[in-house]
Amino acid sequence: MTTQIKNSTKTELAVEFGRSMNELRTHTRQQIQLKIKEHGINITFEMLEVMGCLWRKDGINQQEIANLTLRDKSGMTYLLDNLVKRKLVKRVEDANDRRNKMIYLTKDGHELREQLNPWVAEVYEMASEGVDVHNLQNGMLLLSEMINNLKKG
Amino acid sequence: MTTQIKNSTKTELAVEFGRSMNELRTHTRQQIQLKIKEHGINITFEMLEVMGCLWRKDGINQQEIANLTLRDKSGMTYLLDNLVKRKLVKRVEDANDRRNKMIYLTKDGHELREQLNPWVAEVYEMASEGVDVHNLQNGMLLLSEMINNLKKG
DNA sequence: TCAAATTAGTTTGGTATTTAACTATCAAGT
DNA sequence: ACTTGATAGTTAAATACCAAACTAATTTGA
Repeated sequence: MTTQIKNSTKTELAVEFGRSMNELRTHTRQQIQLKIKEHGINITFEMLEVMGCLWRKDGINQQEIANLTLRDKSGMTYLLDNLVKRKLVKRVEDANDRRNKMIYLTKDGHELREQLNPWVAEVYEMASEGVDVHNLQNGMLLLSEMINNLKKG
Repeated sequence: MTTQIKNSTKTELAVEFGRSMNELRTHTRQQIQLKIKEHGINITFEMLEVMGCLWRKDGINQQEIANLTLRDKSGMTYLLDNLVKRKLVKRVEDANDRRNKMIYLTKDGHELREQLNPWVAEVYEMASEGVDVHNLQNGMLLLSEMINNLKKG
């Protein structure tokens, strides 16, 4: 009986936790889109996530980007079409494995990094202002634990 | 100099934290959609979030639901159209304030709750299995702190 | 009392996401 | 070599999301 009550409370807490995560993501997204807009750049939050992958490592295929950004590969086709239109990346067929299309940053794509990175960092700095690093690390552990729980099931 | 390094590390940690949050949400969503599919119910995760609001409190207007689910009100029009089509809710014009359209659960909408709630709870129980309640509570505090930081800015 | 500001909801246009079916290419094992 | 299976990418259809412009109803305040 006691454990039932405890379990239900914990479950409700987990639901609330999910809600708060969503709220934090929404606010982060809004702040970043605000920065993007303030500087008159024609790019979305989602595209920025893709660019972030390429700024870390240029020249990866679409599937890899889909894995890194937790998206379906079919969505990548569309998202990359839009990035190609904006001349921020280019598709190059891989000669070694012709199934792959390697994505490379263009000159504009490289330049955008210098322009955007400071503003994006600002948002995350704002979010974590006054937060103890250890709390953040514990939070990461908590998330990993829960992610692993769901991966098992 | 030292604080700069520390700050940049913390910022990167915050970015990683954001990534992990996204990953957890993706997995949670997938697990719940799996349950929905297993039981052959014609509803999406997003619709379920709306239904969750109504199960807590029946008879609220669209704007209120939009606030609770952290969505734009324009998206609510569309989402509720789909829920009305599925006969899970109904729109009722508010006589007191004719701008409002109050949303009420139908009989089917009420019944769905009994059917779905146990499965949804299962997913969150799975996610929080073996997790210390105090860690979860600390996680909530961390999220609230970060959300408030962004709200200020 | 009446103009101005506010609020709820809709529409539109552009973007994003997922599932499923499909093509093309490569890899492994017989 | 050939079949089988896996992998990368595309397409189509349905759903979802957000911003901006719009309508209709209400509230405010001089």
